[in-house]
Amino acid sequence: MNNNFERYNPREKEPYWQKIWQERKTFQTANDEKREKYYILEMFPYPSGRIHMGHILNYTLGDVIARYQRAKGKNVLHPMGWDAFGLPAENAAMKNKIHPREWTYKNIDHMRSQLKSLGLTIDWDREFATCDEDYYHMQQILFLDMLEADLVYRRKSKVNWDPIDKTVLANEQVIDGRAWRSGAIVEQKELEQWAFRIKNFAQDLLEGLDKLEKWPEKVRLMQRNWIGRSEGLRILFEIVANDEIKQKTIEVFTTRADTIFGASFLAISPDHPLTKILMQNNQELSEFVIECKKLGTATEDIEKAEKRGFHTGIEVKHPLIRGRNIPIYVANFVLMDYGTGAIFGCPAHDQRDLDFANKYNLSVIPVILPPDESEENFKITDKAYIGPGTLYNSDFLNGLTIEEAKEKISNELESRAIDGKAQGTREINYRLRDWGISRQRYWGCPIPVIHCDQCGIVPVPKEQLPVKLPLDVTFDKPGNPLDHHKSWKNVTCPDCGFAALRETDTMDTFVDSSWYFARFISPKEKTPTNKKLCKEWLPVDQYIGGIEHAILHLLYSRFFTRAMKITGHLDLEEPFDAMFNQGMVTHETYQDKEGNWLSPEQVEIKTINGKREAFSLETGEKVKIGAVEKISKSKNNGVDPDKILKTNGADATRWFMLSDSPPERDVEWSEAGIDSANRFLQRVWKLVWQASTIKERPIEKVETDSEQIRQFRKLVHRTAHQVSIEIETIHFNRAVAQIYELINGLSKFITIVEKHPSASYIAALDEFIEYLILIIAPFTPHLAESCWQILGKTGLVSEASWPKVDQNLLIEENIIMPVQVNGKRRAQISVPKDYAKEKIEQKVLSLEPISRILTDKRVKKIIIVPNRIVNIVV
RNA sequence: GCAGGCGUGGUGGAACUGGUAGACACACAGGACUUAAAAUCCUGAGAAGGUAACCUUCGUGCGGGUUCGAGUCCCGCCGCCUGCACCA
Repeated sequence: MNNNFERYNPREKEPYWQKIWQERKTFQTANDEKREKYYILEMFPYPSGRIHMGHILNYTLGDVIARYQRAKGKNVLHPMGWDAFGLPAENAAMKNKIHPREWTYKNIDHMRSQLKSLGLTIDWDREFATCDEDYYHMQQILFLDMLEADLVYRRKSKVNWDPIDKTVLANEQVIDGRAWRSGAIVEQKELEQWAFRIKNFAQDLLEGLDKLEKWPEKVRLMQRNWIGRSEGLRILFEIVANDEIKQKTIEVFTTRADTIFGASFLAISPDHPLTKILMQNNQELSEFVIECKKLGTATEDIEKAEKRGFHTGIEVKHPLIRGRNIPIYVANFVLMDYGTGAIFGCPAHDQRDLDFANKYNLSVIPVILPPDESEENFKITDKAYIGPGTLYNSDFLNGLTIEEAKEKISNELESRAIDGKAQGTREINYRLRDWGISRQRYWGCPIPVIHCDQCGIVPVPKEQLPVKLPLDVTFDKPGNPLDHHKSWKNVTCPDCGFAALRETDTMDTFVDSSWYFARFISPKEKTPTNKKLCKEWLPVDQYIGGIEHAILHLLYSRFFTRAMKITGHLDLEEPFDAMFNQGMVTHETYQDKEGNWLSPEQVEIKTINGKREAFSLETGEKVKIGAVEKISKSKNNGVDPDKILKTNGADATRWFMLSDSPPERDVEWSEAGIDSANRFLQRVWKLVWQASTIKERPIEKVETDSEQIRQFRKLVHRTAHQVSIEIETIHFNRAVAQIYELINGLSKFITIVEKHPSASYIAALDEFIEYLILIIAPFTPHLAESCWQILGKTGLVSEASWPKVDQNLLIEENIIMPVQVNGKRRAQISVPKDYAKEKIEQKVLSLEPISRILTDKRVKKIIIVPNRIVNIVV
């Protein structure tokens, strides 16, 4: 140890330790181990080209947990891979004339080296990309097994169609109803497509949520709502005889059968079979339906659009009121995918129905009377009543509650029949739809089937797998390159040997990410999974990723787990035991006079008269400081991770990401914040260096204040204890605050020791500093290794155990209790723990400020919450 | 449109199951060290009022309520964010 202090230099130390970890294979995970397993997984990245701040946050969060669990003695699995199929690679191919494959693997190489510079505890031997032939080969096996188990089927479903480019568009490629490239008004087109039967699992997926106790409540709620179980009644309405149509009845699903007497219209989907029949002889209706389809397929757009209907002129008979006929409308807000694609509208008790009725002058008949209202006074004008109440205007249902009325009307309609068919059938419906996986694109996993005129759909025999993506494709014409590739597409049928066509659709990339967690267990296995090893390693103990995946990705993975159980690839209930959703990384925005967004790098922040102001580095002009927003290209408020890592190093970047903001909330990246992280590193480094030099000084023989040492030891142990809790509950910002308090305390202690370097002080200091380093190691691992080294400890801190906590040191002997008068704090007293109530009472009443306040007041009651608070009520 | 979430000083946030609101950090101000600056260290601080040690009042988006006591629970609003099935 030299005697000249040198600042900590992450640029030199970080690559040094990363190399040592790599050489010693510190983070490689063995499959056969006696120790308890811990599988931590962060959502794998899409290889867009470079990592962004969100990735740094995501992987840092996981790495802290991985390092902590490792220190706790667990056998930790922490793998990394690439969600490598998808649209951006094809966009890049069109724009830059680079093959999607080349683009993707180049991006992966770059991003891998970026991630490595973060010092993560990844077992890189297990890495794979979903576009690796080996991975999609295994996925094709899964697909064929699912096909055999009848978990996959063909169905017609709608796509966004660009009539100019003659190509299918993703929702994000549709902007305000127009195609992003050609500008054409998008149409809906029906195609024969593959779908997974996720709906079969609706009930199981719903019930399974109850057991996922370590998932955020809000995610479970979102999934519950997404699955959308509803109990209702399927009602058969009799169509008033009409020459145009042959069918006699129409089916409607409702959850509000109790409001049947308030029904004033029926609305059917533009995709309803009846609509299609009526369109044949009705030009106007055809135009209306075409108009509806111009909204594209996104549910959001359809529901945001103005509610419109088309009066068909067809009527149905009210099932209970003789002589009352109800008109049928075709309405743009009725979805064919849900229920029967037809609803009855009761305007008085549904806002959307009311808006519709008011627009088309349909009658509004209230049938539910709110508690405290009278029949004469209760009116519905433009606000529907959806609360509780009793039935009226409803014949034999009058006076009943909503629940009773549902029951009675269901019984009634069940007992009636039209043409021998029950008029009412109780039914459970789910909002969840089957998962359409067909994509008319090149860069995805090929669906391994062949279409034969003779034999129909023929699975590609497993020994012929993988169906490889052909490399010789071009992107100069619109549409799916696979569809244009003649030699790839034209094959012989494996069954009959005659000419046949290969399926040219590829799979949704959500399929790839639905089972990668299981592949990490044995990434080189010749079957998709190794069931025995999966049994040992799964479920994932902690999964971490963005909240934007709260519904789809997580639900699909849960579905896959079930599908893989049926097909014999997994024996598992749920894939992810605990889930954590981190927030986004945000940054301030800057805008110049012309309204151009300036990047943080083009701006200098100064403080003028105590106010923060921003100036353009280029022109020197004042720049407006805007809101803190999610880092995005459009607002130009991104910061370059490469630059940040280069100037500050991994540890400071990690530390800043974890400071301040609770990880489930958004993290605001700021230049001031990263400076403070750097300062923290230097403070720790200096503290450790000081401690190591004190050891070399001659020992002074002085009395040591052992009580003082005990107080500091309590701080050290309390911090170790608290930080454990904070890491286990993913409250890293709280852990950071605790660590700051620890180094503030140790700074004080070291000045004491410097004054009087006695043997017992020095021993205590050495003990405390060792704790400090072990505590910070999961957060700033490189710095911790360097500190470990100058202290002359053996081995790596990455391999050391988490510090032992002496429980006796956690007990507080004295408690400071606030004393309130009428709920307002007026004083405080220090009492021993579990001090008798009577004694506290005595003490409190004689307390100076209290007795003064209590003169001329009468004490009504004294509330004493043991070890907490005293409240005097006057 | 539907569903879910969030809102606390100048700023990020802390406050376990209702019990001292503002821990910790940033920014700021003052001081020490320095020829000077940077770095570092020390001190101060929610707001308003009382010259003041000290004290009083107000204060967790807004308006009500429950309670001895509410940032926390309940009801009604406002604002912002996320997802919506072909972006990943």
